[in-house]
Amino acid sequence: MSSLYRQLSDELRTGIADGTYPPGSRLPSESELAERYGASRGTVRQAFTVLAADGLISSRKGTRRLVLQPTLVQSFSQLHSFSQWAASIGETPGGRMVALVRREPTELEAGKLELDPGERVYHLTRLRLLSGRPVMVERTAYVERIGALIGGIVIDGDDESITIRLEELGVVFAHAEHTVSAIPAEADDAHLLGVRPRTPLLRELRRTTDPANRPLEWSDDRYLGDAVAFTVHNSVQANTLVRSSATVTKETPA
Amino acid sequence: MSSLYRQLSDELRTGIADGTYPPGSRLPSESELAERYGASRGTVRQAFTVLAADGLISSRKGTRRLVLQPTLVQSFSQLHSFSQWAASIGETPGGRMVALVRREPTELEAGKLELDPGERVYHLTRLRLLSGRPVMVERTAYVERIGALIGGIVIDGDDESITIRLEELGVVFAHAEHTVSAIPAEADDAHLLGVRPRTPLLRELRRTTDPANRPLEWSDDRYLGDAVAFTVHNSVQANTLVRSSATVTKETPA
DNA sequence: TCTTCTAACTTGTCGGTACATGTCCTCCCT
DNA sequence: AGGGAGGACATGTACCGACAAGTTAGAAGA
Repeated sequence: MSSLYRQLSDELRTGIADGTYPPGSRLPSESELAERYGASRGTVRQAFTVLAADGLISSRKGTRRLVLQPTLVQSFSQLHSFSQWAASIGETPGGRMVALVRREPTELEAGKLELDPGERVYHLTRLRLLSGRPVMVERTAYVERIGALIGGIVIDGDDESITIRLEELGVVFAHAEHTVSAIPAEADDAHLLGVRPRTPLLRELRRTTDPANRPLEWSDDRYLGDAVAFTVHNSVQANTLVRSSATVTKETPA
Repeated sequence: MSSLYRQLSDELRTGIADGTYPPGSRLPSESELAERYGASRGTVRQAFTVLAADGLISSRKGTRRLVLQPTLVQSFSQLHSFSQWAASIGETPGGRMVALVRREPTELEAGKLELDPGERVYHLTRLRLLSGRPVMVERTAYVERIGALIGGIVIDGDDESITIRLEELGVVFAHAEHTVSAIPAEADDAHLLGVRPRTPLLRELRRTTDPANRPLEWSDDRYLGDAVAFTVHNSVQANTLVRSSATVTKETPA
């Protein structure tokens, strides 16, 4: 049995989703919900806090809470897996394996993957297609434990979605850190993507970890600049208690 | 006078910054801080919530709160303000106003700002500098209500941080949607930034709204590709990050 | 009719209490 | 020496009461 405020926030979330509380409308007041559910006002406020952190509602002193317009939402797997993402937007994903090697890690890889001295990585290079058109070059370093599984998958032939196969094998991707910047296409990128060198690319550096925060992969994905965009929502409420759970940062690259 | 929990969170934040509570150490317990500051436990918890939302600390039932390693995580206000971001990474922010005009909105601006027919926008173009070096061209359309305030600020002379000045004037930025992509520099961009046309730029399209979800500004910021990067954390529990194809985003054309 | 002001309502802040539950150290027993 | 029970302590959840401050609609007045 989960906590009361979480049940309440789930109920409210459902109500927002099914149109009981449509976008632009105002939610019932704290006191009314407290009475209706036999909870205290504090508990109702906790439930509201959950929804505000997810960017579903907005609150302002003096008025009842506002239901915000729904924004596009992608699940963690849709964001993590190129194939699942492609499918979710109605495109046909494709891929061509360029290289898979087991080798010693670079210093950067060793650091990002928190490798012990002597440990090796599996490094996979793939060209990803969206409905037949090359849109991304993926260069991923997997920790030994995961890489060993990759070997079996790729040899099996169909490299449609490594992420899905890994999940079927019990690998759980739980957290990810993405760093996005713009870079000119290098010779390799340009050749694989079929564009001229120095064409603007969107680079996503990604570090993915399991539920225990152990690194699983470190990837350098380079998208055609006009093929993809990343969108981030965030919120700060008046009381500053509520902020979006995704923390967004700008930083100067090393 | 700001609220008690906010003063408390500021004090704790300072303590973390100045080494009183170094990364990896544990913070005092709720009860101890409550007694020390003459506050209730609930108020101390509110203060902790603010720091947790900023990613500075983590908590786990049964143990005192842990001070996390600083990971360049910045709060929304820093993300929103170029000046604050620059200061936080030890650079000196600068700016040069290129143009400020009151004019009829483009169709895109009218849509993003939800303008009524006939309403006008204030459009501000600025070149932003990091320690003297041009790194970003900012083109922002403000709704009439905000734009009128901007006029006073800019005429006052020091255009260090418009965001901070607006907040001092009582404008509350509550929600933001950022869309990041890579584009080649256009002639204007190239000239202002001092680079060649077609140089890769990182474009951030930003729409900011107040707690009532009324649009405040719509901005097109273009960074030198090698000057900045965006970092986002997400996890299976919470996700506010979205990847979209350019064809999808073109539903709201640039 | 138009304006002003009050009163009701709503969220924000702060105080308190109680109990549940997870963590971790210590002590005692085997 | 090793293992387990217990207890001290920490955070999480839930309750209550009170007042502050912003919003809004309607009553009262000009």
